[in-house]
Amino acid sequence: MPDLDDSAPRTARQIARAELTKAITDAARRQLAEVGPSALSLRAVARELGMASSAVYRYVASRDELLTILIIDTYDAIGEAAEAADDRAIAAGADAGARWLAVCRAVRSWALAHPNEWALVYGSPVPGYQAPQDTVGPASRLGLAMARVVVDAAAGGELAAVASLPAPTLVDPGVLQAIGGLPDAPHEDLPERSMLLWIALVGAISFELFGHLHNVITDHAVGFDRQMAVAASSIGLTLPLDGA
Amino acid sequence: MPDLDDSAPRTARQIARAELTKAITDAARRQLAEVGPSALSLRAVARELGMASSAVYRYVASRDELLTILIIDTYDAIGEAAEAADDRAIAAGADAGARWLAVCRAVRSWALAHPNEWALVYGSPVPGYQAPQDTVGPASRLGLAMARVVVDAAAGGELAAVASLPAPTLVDPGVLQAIGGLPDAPHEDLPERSMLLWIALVGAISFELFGHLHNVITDHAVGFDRQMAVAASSIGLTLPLDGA
DNA sequence: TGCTCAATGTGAGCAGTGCTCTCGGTTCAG
DNA sequence: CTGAACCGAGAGCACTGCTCACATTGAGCA
Repeated sequence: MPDLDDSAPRTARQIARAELTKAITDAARRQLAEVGPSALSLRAVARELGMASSAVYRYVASRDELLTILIIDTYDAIGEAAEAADDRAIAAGADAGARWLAVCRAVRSWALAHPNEWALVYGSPVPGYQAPQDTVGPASRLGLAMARVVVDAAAGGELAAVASLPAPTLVDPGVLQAIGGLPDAPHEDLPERSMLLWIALVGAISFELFGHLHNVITDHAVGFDRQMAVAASSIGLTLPLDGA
Repeated sequence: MPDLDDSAPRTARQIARAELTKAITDAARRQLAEVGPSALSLRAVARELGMASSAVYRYVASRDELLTILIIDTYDAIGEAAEAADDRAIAAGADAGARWLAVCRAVRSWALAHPNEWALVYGSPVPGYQAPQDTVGPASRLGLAMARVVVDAAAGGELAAVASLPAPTLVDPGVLQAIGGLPDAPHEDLPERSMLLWIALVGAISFELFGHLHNVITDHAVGFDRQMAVAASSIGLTLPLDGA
């Protein structure tokens, strides 16, 4: 494995290598979208690119590494979808509730459009697979986007009072630092309560995507909005639902 | 495929068949617990039983069917763990909050003890796999156990008032019937709000099991309790946490 | 009791997988 | 210009799910 961590490829060989690596990941991405994570085949990727299967191993160490690349891509895409939706809401002058609803809907839309990618990151992990450190950055992007809305809402006094949790926070100090410290008003347990929003968002989408809501709820889109509204109410945030 | 749907096996051959079928599923269960759903191999099961791999197909139509059996088993085991915990809490004279906490903890304990089985049912579905109708009964067992606690809490006046959702309920009529109809007090949107408890329970456990809470929360057991408390508060239910 | 046919077990085989290794050919750097 | 690094191809290994022809066994019937 040659290290071409040097930012810009210089020689023709390095350029070809970069291009071929991209072609491989692109083909893998297409195949992931089509057949899902567990059926993603390195040999099929090689076939699609017209090369021998063994040649792919010059560029990708293993199938797991290829999946890791796609995992990182997916986390990034989800995080970007959330950030973009929030940015649009901010530009439209939305309050915290509207921003939050916009983020939730954007993430759900992304998931519905990319079910296999969603399953890759939020479904069961591949056995024996240990997430490398490279994934934690992109993985936290969605959480940070959500935290931004909550922090803004708290700072802007947009959160109604709710009953507090007992005892000090259990949220990791590194996380607290990433979101700008522990808030004092209206609830110092806000980080922990906000985690429920995260769990509810990802959980509701996964439930819908994985079929657990089949025959349980009639209108998935509206039901999703209302689940998010219920979850948001637990941090004192009110969402502007259509029916309201 | 012979149909021996007739309840009791009569002949020696039918007895042997029933026993071998059980041996196969047992071996598959062991292997599932060891290597996870995606690595479950029909050939390895056959090896463990000392028979030719092709012989297994006399008893199980395909690997997918074997997985379906395990899925049903798992749903049942989770539902039973929840029901048993609730029964114990009731026997101990617990109120709705304590019952609910007991159920949550029991399900989490079961999941921690059987991570691969949990991933099989609540992780990403295997591609191209369509859940047969046989799974919906066992699958709803956990939800019904949870509903029992909520319904009892509502009937016993143990739910505090919370802000209501707009518009009528979206919960499937069949589900409403299964839990004994739509309640009128204190919130007629109780079924929908309760769904958040379900999503939060399964979501929090899956997050922990799949590694998404790594470096996010410090004490998983306590953090779980508190997430459940936050979720429960959205239906006006207060959980008896240790720190309170 | 003997016969017949279905149920059962076996091993070979097909098509596919991830991955390794060797063998040439190409390209880059000193 | 030469040696070394890189690259693609193909064969091959061990594994998978699944099928099929064949032999065996057993259960019910005459």
